Order: sequence, then structure tokens, then C-alpha cells
Amino acid sequence: MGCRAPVPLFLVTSHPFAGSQRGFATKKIIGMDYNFKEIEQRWQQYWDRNKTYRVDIDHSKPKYYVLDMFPYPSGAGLHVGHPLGYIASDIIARYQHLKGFNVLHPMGFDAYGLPAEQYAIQTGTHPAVTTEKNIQRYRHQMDKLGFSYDWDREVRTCDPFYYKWTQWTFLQLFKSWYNNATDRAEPVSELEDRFTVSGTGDLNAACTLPLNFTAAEWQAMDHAQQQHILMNYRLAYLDDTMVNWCPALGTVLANDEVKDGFSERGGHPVERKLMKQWSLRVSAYAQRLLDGLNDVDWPESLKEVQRNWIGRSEGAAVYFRIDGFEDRLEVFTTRPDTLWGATFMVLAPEHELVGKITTADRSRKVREYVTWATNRSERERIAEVKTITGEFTGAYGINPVNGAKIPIWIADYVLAGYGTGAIMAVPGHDSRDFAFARHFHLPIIQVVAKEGELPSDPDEWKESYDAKEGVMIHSGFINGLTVTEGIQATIRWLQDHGNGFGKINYRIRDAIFSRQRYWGEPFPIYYRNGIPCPLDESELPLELPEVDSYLPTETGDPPLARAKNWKTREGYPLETNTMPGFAGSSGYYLRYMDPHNDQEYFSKEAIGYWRNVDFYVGGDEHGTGHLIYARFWNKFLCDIGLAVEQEPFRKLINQGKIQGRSNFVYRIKGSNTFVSHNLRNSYDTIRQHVDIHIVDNDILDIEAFRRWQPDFANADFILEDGKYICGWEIEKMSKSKHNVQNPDDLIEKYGADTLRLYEMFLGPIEYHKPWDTKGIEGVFRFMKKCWRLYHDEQFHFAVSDESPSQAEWKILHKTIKRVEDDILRFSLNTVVSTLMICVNELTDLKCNKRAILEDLAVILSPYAPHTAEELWHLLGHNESIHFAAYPPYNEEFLREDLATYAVSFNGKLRFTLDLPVDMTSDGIEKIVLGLEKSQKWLEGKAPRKVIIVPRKIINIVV
RNA sequence: GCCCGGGUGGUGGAAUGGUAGACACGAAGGACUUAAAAUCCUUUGGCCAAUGCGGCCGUGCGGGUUCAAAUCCCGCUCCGGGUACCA
Repeated sequence: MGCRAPVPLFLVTSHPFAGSQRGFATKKIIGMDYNFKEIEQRWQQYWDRNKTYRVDIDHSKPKYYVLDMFPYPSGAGLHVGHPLGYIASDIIARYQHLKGFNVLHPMGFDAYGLPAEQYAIQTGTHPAVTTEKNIQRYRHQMDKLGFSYDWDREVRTCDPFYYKWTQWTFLQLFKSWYNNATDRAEPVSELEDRFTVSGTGDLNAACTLPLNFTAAEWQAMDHAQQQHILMNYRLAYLDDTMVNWCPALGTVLANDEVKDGFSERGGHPVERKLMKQWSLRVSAYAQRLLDGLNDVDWPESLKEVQRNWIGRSEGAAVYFRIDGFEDRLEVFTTRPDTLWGATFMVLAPEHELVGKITTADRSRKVREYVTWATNRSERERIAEVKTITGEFTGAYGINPVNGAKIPIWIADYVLAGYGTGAIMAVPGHDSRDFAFARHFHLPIIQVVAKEGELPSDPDEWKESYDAKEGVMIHSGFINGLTVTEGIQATIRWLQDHGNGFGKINYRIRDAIFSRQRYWGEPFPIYYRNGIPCPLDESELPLELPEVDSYLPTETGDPPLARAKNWKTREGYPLETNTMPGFAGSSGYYLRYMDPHNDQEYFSKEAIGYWRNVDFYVGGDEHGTGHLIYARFWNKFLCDIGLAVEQEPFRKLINQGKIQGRSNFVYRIKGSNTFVSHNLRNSYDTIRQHVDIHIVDNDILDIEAFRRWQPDFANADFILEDGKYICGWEIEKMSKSKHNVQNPDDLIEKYGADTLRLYEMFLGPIEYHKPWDTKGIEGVFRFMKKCWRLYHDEQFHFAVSDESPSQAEWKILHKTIKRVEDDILRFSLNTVVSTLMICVNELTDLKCNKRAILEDLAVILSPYAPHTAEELWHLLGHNESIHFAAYPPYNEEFLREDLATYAVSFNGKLRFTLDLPVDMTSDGIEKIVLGLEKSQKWLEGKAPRKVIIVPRKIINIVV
């Protein structure tokens, strides 16, 4: 903190950029008030021309990577809720830059997506055209907000230069398998060598179906057979899969794209259907995806969502022989201890053995049931959860622990996609099995008793006993053991006798990676004699072809089947499916590190420097989609030596949604008369949404209302206090509710800096919160007040080189510290308050000292970059404020002689007291107890205890 | 059902076991102005008291830990979100 010239020097500088003022000067005002429009425009141009936010690798500085989830550019443009996260990340990026980090802060577009394709189907407009137009609009709106993105690094998922690497990664997945023994992906070529030498031998691989063959058997297979086998192991594989088929969209959806049996986009019904589909073997990474959650700084709730989605459960696989057949039935159970209580078995209707084991007398009913169950849509299944249905197959399983013969049923409460699609039913200790047993009059056996309780008659039970606590009974060699001991003992026995083994099961399923759509990445795959083969990497990118229509063909093939010459040079047909939306977004954060590289995904140098994202901002709706796939993608790229960090997103926050605040009018039924809010209960009224733009502070602009819609031109009103008061409610922001706020209007009225400040001021970044336009006025006042600190009454720039007073230094450094503390814990709303307090206090002192105001401009710059930049240049700097340094906090300025103590008696605050900061506890105690005020609260009694927290509080216990 | 969040003035929110309601919005009153806008000043959790003294109550409800609890613990309640025949 250097000394300034002691001579008071009052600087009056004419506005250096005042040339283009347009009608802002009034007769009185000579200089200019806070002219945000001109300021913002000027600096946005300057930053763009000078590439102020361009960033390159700089080994002399530590890196910091700040990322927003890139948007899908929809036709509707941005509303006030979208920029919330972008503003937050921009503040962090700017702050970290001031702190000396080399900050990577890119932006791009998730440009493949359904809406552009739907629009293409309706209008014939190429999705690329629609997408380009929407991107332009997004870009324009974002530019007006003053973000510090390095736009030279922009990526678009639909750009062949970008999706070349999406296709490339797919090829690597295709050429890899997952070795559970080494816990990583390895080349399929090595797997082939292994098969040639030792067959499946001691192979421990992630696969679709466990297979066993010898080297000789492998060598005896022809090429097609071998390729078929390899497909069982590839990380990107083609398989017959039960998929979520959406007839309305003509495509398959991933599990996370389906909600309650309807498509998430569009809300169309979804059916289950068996189709040949590309899938990614995400399940191979289940444990690593789970473990990795311990190493990231994410909201606990989001981690929990992912843990549930991965759904690890520990238990055992148990083999049941089927009476009269060679086959054995494998079931998964988390409760092997209850094996003695299994009284029947249930298979999913789709289970492969159903046809084989069903007896002749049962076959008609079973077939009917299977047909009925498989044709039921997902939606019906969910709607009828409580209906119990099933059929007996006529076959019996043999319980390995006691040889008991138990009936095998089929029922749709057993899901084909989970575990092995078959269960042992223990009605005594599983509520679903219990309900099923009661419904079909199957026996129930108790095998667990609560600690200290005697067994009871299960026929009397109202519900099963599911808890994992108690002692085993009626259970052979595990009698008397606790549940936990029983589980261990049973697993040991199963393993020793070849009847099963301890097993960990995961709920997470492989990701279906095919879409029957046009607007997506083509697969770099062709078919030779029906066998899928990878394109050579030199052929990439395989560009999306032109088609004459965006609909499926008459034969039901995807739109790409319409493309002319959709085949390789040799004439082999190319794959006609395209990749799903999450393909392009799974690795975009890596490409930003080196977006112009035409030789590789990203260079070793780039990944070695930027490593991973330090701070990621986006919505929590991506918990089971993008954030799982991206983590999978990154881990795979780690395995093959490209990525260098196991977790791509170190710290993540979910920005809350901004809700709309709707206004209502109350129309008397059957009339054109509207009743003010508080009088509405005296009439029979209908509530109607009213455009929030014609309501100010819940008071309706009656004339504007009459003009709003022709219907209301002759409306009558019943007023209160001469005003029409509207009702209000917090709802989703939507056009139909007439409550949409768009950022362009607000920027026009208040400027981007004010909007940025206000969005942060609304509340904690992760909260969902209502948008209330009224509050923005307060922030706008703050900006004007701040501007005035640097200007005299005629709005001439005027700062003094005089040395600041102790009080002024103190205000500044208190602010420096608080702002910094708050930014570091991402409490961005309280920073705004702190800045307001600072400006209020400096205004009270009429402070215009350069030494204070320069630092203030820097502190302000992450939040209000345009205004700060203007002030910075007015202060005489020629370089952007972006290259300034965050002022170091100096504790000296906060040093005080006196501290204010809160004095309480029995915990109740009674008065405050200023005392020297260095006074000892003994001294304080003496003074406080000697005060006349204290006598009143001591009531003549002697204090039992006196607690003194230095410089804070004194508590006297009486 | 299960799993997460969360209940603080008229409103958004602040308070990292230590003066509850910072900072704003809104409201009421006032100054300036022919007027409006802009700006500035005062009051603003409730109740009692009334001279600006002062007191009592108060962070969804009931207990507890502590010198001290919005904050930690136990039980309940209400609201929001996620998820669900997952064996």
C-alpha cells in the first residue's frame, strides 16, 4: 500500500468517451449520469476486438477451469432463469483471474436435438439451418450479458470438426473390453489373442452373457461366429435389447429420457420393444462410478441421486435346480439367510426358460399371460402396481439348502432387467412376496425372529417382517445366528457346495446408444455380410448425409436410410442409426482444452495442463444422464491413456430454477366485471392470469388492461381504495401464464451489470426462487450510487489523490475480506450486500479518494464488469481491468482500540459495552461487575460464573 | 413407502454455537419540485409502555445438550424435490 501525494489534488477530467452521447444531457446536467447503455456497448466491443478473454496455456500460472453446462439452443431464446448459472460461473472465473489464475472459461452449444428435427419434419427446414439461427440468437443474448468466455474455443456438437472425436471415441469403445481383473478397459485385439491361447480360461470380463469355451473351440469358429462372441465383450456393442420405443417420435429413448412411461421431451407414450441397438457398457464402470463420488465436491443430494441410480446391493447368486431339467435357475438375493423360508420362485414373463419349463397343462395360460404382460406399456405397469397377477408354470425348483421342491411362477412384479430376472420368493420376509403369497394362497414360513420374541403363526400376520434384524429360526445350520451372521454363513456354504456365490449387483443398466433419427452423429460403422465393422479412423469424420425427408422410410428404417450412397467406398452399407443427445455432451469439456486440434482429440500438453474442470455449474436434472455418461466417458478415456483425471468435474453446484411470479384478476362469472383481490370472496369469480407487464406492484394498470385484449376493452372494475389489486402466485415461468421475464427487456431498461447483480442478489445460487422484478430497482440504485462515488454533482469524473482516512481504509479492507470469503464459499448473494454496504458507507463519508476507489472498481469488476471497466479507464488505466490484481487484504486497517461486547445475564442480552481490545478477562470481569447497570441484573446475588469471549460477548451466570 | 432438501418480518433473504431479522423490496410519513421522474431523510417483527427510557415475547411444534441454540441432538408436523414392484 504505497503513499499517495500528500497535496490534495482535485481532478476534473472530461469524459474521455463522451463523443457519442445521444440526448442524455439535460439542461442542468453537464456531465453524464450512469449511462449504462453506452458503457456496456463500448466495452463489449472493446473486449471482442482486443480478445481480452482469450486464454492459452501458461505454465507460469496455476490453472482454473470454470465451466457451464452448455445449452441446447432452443427456438425460444433465453429467459431470465437461464443466465443465472452463467452469471455465477462468470463471477468465479473473473475473480479467479484477478487472483492470478490462468482461467479457462469456454462456452459452446449442445446442438443436436429433437426440436430442430421435429421442426424439420413439419416445415422441411434443414435442422442445421434452424440450429444455426438459434445459436446466433443465443450468442447475441449472451454477448449482451458481458460474459468473459473465450469464444475462440467454442464447440458445437453438430460440427463435423467436433463430432469427429465423438465418433473416434465410439470406435475406441467398440475396440475395447473391460477386464474386471485389472479393473480397466483393454484392447479387444488382446482379448482375441487370449481366446486363441486359452479360451475363456480365467477370464473375468464385463459381458452381456457369461460364456465358456476353450482355445480349440475358439479356433474352430468362423469369422462371423468369432465376431458374434466378441460383441459380448465390447464396451460399445450391438445387441437385441428391450428398449423404450416411442412410436410418436419414431425412436428409442434412454431410461433417463423416459418419465412415468412418457417421453421426457414431448410427453408421448413409450412402449417396450425388442430391437437391435448399440449400447455402451456403462455397467462395467458401476463400482468406479460409485467410488469416484467420494472424491468430488458435489452437493450431497446429487451424489445420492447417482448412488441410487447405480444401485449397488450386496447379496448372493443362488442356483436352483429345476426338477426334471438339466438347466439351473440363477437368482440374486440380498437375503441368502432366508433361503429356508423360500416357498416358491418367480420368473419375469420375459425370462428365457419360461417356454422350456412350462408344463403342457399350464402352457396355454402361461402363454396368454406372457403375451399380456409384454404388451403392456411401461405406463400401465406403473399405474397398476398394486394389482397382483401371475401364473404357475407347472415346474418346480429344488432349494439347494434343504432339497425342498417349490413351485415356479411367472409374474410381472419380477423385472427382466434387474438381477437375473428370477427370484426366490420368501413371503415371510419380503412384502411383495408376502402379498403375492396371500393372493395365490402360497405357504409362508417364518425364518427370522425379532430379538427376544418367539416365533408366531405367519397365517396371522398382516405384513411380512422385512427388517434386517433378528435371529434365524427353522433354518438348518444357521439357526440361532443373527441375520448378518446367517448371510455370511450361507454364502460360505453356497460357495463350498457349488450352489452359488457372494455377489454384488448393480441397478445401473447399459446405456442404449442408438437413435432412429436424422439429427445426430452417424456411427462410424458399416456392415460386411451383416457383420458390423469399424470404419478406419482415417475416414473420420463420417459426415451426416443429406436426405429428402426427415421421417423414417416406408420400411421403418431410420431417416439415414434415405441418403443416397450411404455406403463405404467398397460398397458396404453404413449404419443408419445416429447417436443420442448425450453422445456429444459426454466429452465436450475435454475438447475445449484444445478445440482446434485436427490431429487428436486434445494434445497431451493441453490435458496435462488443464486436467479437469475445477468448477462446474448446471441444473440438477442431469444427475442420472449427462453427469453419469460424462464420468463414464472420462474414465474410459483415462483407461486408454487420454484423460489424466479420474473425475472430470471436481466441484459442482446446481443452480436453482427461477420461478415466475404470476398475477391474477378476478372476473365475476358471466360478466365483464373484475373484482379487486381482497373483495373477491364476496362474489362468485373466476381467476385469470394477467400479463405481469401491465401490473406494477400488484396494482393493475386498468387502461393497459383494457387495451391488452379486445375482450377487456369494456371491462368494469370493482376497486378497493381506488385501486385494482391483483392476486399473485409463484409458478413456473411460461408464456401461457403471462409471467415470462426476458433478459433483453431488462438489459434495455437497467443494463447488464444491474441484471447480473440482481440475479445474484435474489438468493443463494442453488435455491429455487421466484423472480420479482420489483427488487431490481434497489440494485439499479446501488449502481447509480456507486457511479456517483467517482463523480461530482455535475457528473464529472472527480477523484482525489488525497490519502484516505483510517475510516475509509477500514471500509475498503472490511469489504475486500468479506467479498473474498463469500466468493470462496460461493455465497454470491451476500457479496452484493457487502458491496452495497461499502458504497453506502463511502457515500456517507463522501469518499472520493483514488486509493480507495481504484480497489473498489477491481472488487466490483467480477459482478459489474462493464461499469468497473469504464471506471478503471476513467481512473487513467489503459489496460483492461481484467488484468488488474485483486487487492490484498491488510488486517492492519481493521485494527481497533475498542471492541464492542454484548453483555448478557443468564444468556439474555442486556446491554453492550465498548472496552479496549487488549483488556484481560480479569479486567473485563471487574469492570462489568462494577457497573451500575449490572447491579440491576445481578439482583444482589453473586455471579456464579462469568464467560468472556474476547472481543465478542460477556455472559454472566447468576 | 423410501431417500434428500427446507420451514426466520408483508416479500426475497442475512446470521459458519456468541447482539436474530444484515442487505434489499414493499409500505407509511417527510424534504426538494409548478408537476413528474430522479434523489435524500425518518419509521417499519409482535405486544406492553410511552419522553427516542425501558420491558416481555419471538426463527414450524415438543423435548434435550450448552454459560449461550435459527444453528447441535431426539421426537413430531407441514411444504418442496427425487425415486419406486430393484429381490
